Amino acid sequence: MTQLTIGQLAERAGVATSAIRFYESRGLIRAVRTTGNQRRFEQAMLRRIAFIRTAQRVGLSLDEVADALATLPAHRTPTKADWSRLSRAWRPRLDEQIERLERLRDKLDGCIGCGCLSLRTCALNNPDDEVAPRGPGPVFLEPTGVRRATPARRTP
Amino acid sequence: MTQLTIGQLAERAGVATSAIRFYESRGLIRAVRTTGNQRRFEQAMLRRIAFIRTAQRVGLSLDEVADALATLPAHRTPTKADWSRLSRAWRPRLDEQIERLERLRDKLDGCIGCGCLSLRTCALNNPDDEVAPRGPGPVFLEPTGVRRATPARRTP
DNA sequence: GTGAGACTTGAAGTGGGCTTTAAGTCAAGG
DNA sequence: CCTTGACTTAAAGCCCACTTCAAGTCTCAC
Repeated sequence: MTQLTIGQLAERAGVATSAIRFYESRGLIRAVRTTGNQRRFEQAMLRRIAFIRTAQRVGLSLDEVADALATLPAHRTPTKADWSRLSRAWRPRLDEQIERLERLRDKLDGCIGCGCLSLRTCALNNPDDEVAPRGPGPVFLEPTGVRRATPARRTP
Repeated sequence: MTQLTIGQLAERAGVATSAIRFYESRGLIRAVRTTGNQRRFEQAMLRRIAFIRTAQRVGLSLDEVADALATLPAHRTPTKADWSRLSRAWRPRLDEQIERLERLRDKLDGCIGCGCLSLRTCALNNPDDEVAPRGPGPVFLEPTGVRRATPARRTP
């Protein structure tokens, strides 16, 4: 059996069938139809779903995932060049996200290590509060040099 | 001026005032009131908001953030022990999230490096598809040994 | 003390990411 | 054939994380 029904795909991917239909409607995965109009999925869709869900769990939106997956070929098995392109395009985004996390983690640790701990006077943790009244927006916990331009839309 | 109005806090934190009220309603930050019933915020709330938004951007929910912040003392400046507790409690969660990301990134790279690229036959990338029909649920892109128990609820 | 503008509340609205419901159609074992 | 269970659709509903709205109150520079 080289193709999967929606129920089989759902079980093996660990998601609900409704989620699979939703992903298809958003163009994240594809299906062919039987003569009776039922969906049949290639095994490759398992991979895509794992990719989708992992990306989501680390804070990336379905739109971002869709953009990435859209760079893969629609109707043939992805080649080395296909994946290479996707990987190169995503790497900075993933690295950015990893950096955010490490920064958050290390900030927490650093706050303990530095010894000041008042959180109002620590220059390490508080470079902005009582020192730099120019320029709006948040600063710490962001990568160096990154200051948000717009009033902080949420990353969905 | 040691306390901030909601507008000042909003500008310095880079979020909307409505978001600040929402965070307060969820117990993520606290405010005192003036005689005229307006909110006034301590500088420490700037720090909390940076913490909240960073955590969100890397895929953690407000509930998780709330739980973490709840371990900090309500009405005094956090001590070393307070932060130490929060840091220790969060570290595994953050490390888990970082691992997910690195796994996603390296999987993408590895797929290119390994040379097989069919994505149907690569043992590295496809340990499950045609090999392990026992046990439902997704596998790859998850930390070793981690298999989901429940039908895959989304991390909000 | 007064006017502009920042603040207050509760309720309703929005967008993302699905799930549920209703009313049916298809696939396959007995 | 017929039943049972998996499948189909569109539309409505739900939770999260806010935003917007309406109607009114407070603050402060002048």
